[in-house]
Amino acid sequence: MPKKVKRTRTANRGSKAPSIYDVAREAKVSVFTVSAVINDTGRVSTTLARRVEAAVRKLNYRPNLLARSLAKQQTHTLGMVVTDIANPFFPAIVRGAEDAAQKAGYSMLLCNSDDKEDKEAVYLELLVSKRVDGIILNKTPSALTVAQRRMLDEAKVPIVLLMRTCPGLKTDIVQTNDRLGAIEAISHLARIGHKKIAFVSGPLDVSNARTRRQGYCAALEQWGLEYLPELTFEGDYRIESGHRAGHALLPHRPDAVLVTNYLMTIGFMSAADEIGLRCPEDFALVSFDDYPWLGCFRPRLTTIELPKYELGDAAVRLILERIQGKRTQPVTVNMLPQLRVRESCGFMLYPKREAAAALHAHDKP
Amino acid sequence: MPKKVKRTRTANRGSKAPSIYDVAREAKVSVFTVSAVINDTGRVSTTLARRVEAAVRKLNYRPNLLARSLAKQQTHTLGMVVTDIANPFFPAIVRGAEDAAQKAGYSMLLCNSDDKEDKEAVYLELLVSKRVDGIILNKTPSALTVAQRRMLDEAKVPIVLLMRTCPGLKTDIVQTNDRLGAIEAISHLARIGHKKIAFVSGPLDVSNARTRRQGYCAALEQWGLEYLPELTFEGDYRIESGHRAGHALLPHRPDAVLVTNYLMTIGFMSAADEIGLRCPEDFALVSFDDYPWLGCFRPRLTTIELPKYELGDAAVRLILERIQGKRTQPVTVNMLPQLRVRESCGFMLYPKREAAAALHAHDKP
DNA sequence: AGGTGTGCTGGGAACGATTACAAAGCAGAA
DNA sequence: TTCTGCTTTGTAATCGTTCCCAGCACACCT
Repeated sequence: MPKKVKRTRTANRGSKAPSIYDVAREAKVSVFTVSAVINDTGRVSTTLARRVEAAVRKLNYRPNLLARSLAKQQTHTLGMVVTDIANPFFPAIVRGAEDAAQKAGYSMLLCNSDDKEDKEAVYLELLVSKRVDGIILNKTPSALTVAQRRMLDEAKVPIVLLMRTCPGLKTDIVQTNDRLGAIEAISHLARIGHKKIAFVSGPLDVSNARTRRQGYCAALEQWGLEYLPELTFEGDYRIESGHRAGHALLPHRPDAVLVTNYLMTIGFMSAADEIGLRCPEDFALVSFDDYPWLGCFRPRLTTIELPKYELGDAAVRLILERIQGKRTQPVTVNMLPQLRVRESCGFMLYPKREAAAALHAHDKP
Repeated sequence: MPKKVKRTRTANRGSKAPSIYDVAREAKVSVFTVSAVINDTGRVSTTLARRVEAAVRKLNYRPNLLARSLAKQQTHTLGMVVTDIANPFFPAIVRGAEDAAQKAGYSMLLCNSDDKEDKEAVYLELLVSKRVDGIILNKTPSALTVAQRRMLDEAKVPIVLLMRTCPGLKTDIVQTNDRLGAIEAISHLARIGHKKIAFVSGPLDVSNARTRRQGYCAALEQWGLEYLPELTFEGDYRIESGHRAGHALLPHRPDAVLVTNYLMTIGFMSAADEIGLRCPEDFALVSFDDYPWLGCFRPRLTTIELPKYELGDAAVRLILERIQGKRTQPVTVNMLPQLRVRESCGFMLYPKREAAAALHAHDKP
């Protein structure tokens, strides 16, 4: 019997949020007109537009972005997967990304993978199911599974890798020039006269850890210094591994050490405390990554500053270019790290004149 | 002529993501059956269930969560508005919140308000339009506008305030017991023998800044110390204001100072550097909020540690209780801060025995 | 045999937008 | 008057789910 119960699609007003149909009824126009007024698409006479606007105000109407996303097939949402927002390396990056996203009308879903493949997999799947328009990914060292490959391909969601490369994934990458960073750090140490330079790397299955290590080796060679395996330590970018590194390396009494991230530096310093060695009196130290508070505590760390905010900003820019279809070829952005000299390398211990002389003497290797 | 073109709603397969209709066709069942299998609701015979599962795998089907959200009227998404994720106070909170959310099947949209009313207003509106299931809000000091009031009421979206109260907003609140924190800090300083204790507050339109200040005043009275206006400074919780505070307060040569957040401490310390005063030799310092790296740089700061991770965790728990309708009365969670004694108060400068004696002498005011 | 559960299945109406397409209104030209 | 062409408005399909409810087969009880 009910051949096709012409559905009214209105008569809502049960204390629920008003829909576009309610507005249309209130303004005595069609939903098309309302939609046209709201999105400023298509021509609508001023009379009707005014009526619509009045109705919108009266009902306190606010378009349901879920429904809009479903209809338009785009969510204006970006997913961002980092290993851990509580790692001080990430907040500024996330902030840079969020600012850029917000400016372009996008919002950001934040995920913490803890560098675990399974958590990452869950989040990736979730983001795809939520139909985000793009994903910024601080990828786990493991390669994508074939299922993930397929999923991402089919979803056609643009991805930009953050500070990490991923074997077999041809996409945009935003990173810092880590080789250069390590070389500058070592060069600085060598220039001041340090010879026995230790090195604490991140996990070597992570691309940037490998690159930093390459920079270390290259710089040693450049300065004619010997590479000694017992002076290197592979950590995992967390505090505890830096602590172990300190206990492993300091007994060899290196002149200096390059620690490749801040968390490991913390661990390293506390190990030094325990052993009773002081920086810069007993050993010099350069750390990757800079923070505003490093200048006001001793030792004032000399660091390789990484442009974190800009990293996040660039990542979102690349994503947006992809979303807007402005570019189809993958691109890699390498940002420049910057040596920030403070006092943890003992520079100030030299009489100024001598230091200047030493500097010239070693100027070009 | 087209009386009612019976819509097929299938025959998709144009390289677009498969829908539930595609799965139904593939498995030769109805969409309801597919839905029932996926959500494990309603009874489906094992035969059919197996057919459905096979089809899901074959097509690599993944439900569209947008559509699901629209139909179910819940998004399984939480909004989190903080002033600035790059402020080291927030990352751990966000992490705590995200962990709890993820565990309960929710994801998190992150927003940075910079403590600006207009940005906050934009985000609030956005979150409501995106139909998030709850909002964690580190509210701007200003009260809600009537329009915002109305919006939030109509949307019936649960809100929990984070570290801030909001005049006229009766909702759940998660915060630390700041009065107690300040009292413990001052008591510690007084116990060691400091008498002239300065204070750097946050912006006094922010509730927690007022509370910390009350704690400061109460503790002074408790210890019979005089309150001197020239020894207090109202900052804004940012580095630069701490720097100004240092230049304003240090010339009065206080014995000690309580700085009520980390960023201002940074500014304060660098001002001290510029003036040529040292901590703890020339002045003692206690700072609100603790970080893992404070133990390995000098001066090792004595702090009032705030349980940041737990704060975020609690906020999400409260939101979830509200979402699940387990509770209707607003509740306030006060978490305990903890004095973490290090060396920035000059304790170590006393010979151990003397210090112990001093401690007993002042034990109860 | 007839009635009544019981267990599954499937049709189709929401959910709240966008938008292709049709229709209506109206002015000016033939 | 009728036709054409333009602008403005309206109708209904669509996006991909959920879920109400009608229907149907089958067995069991009286």
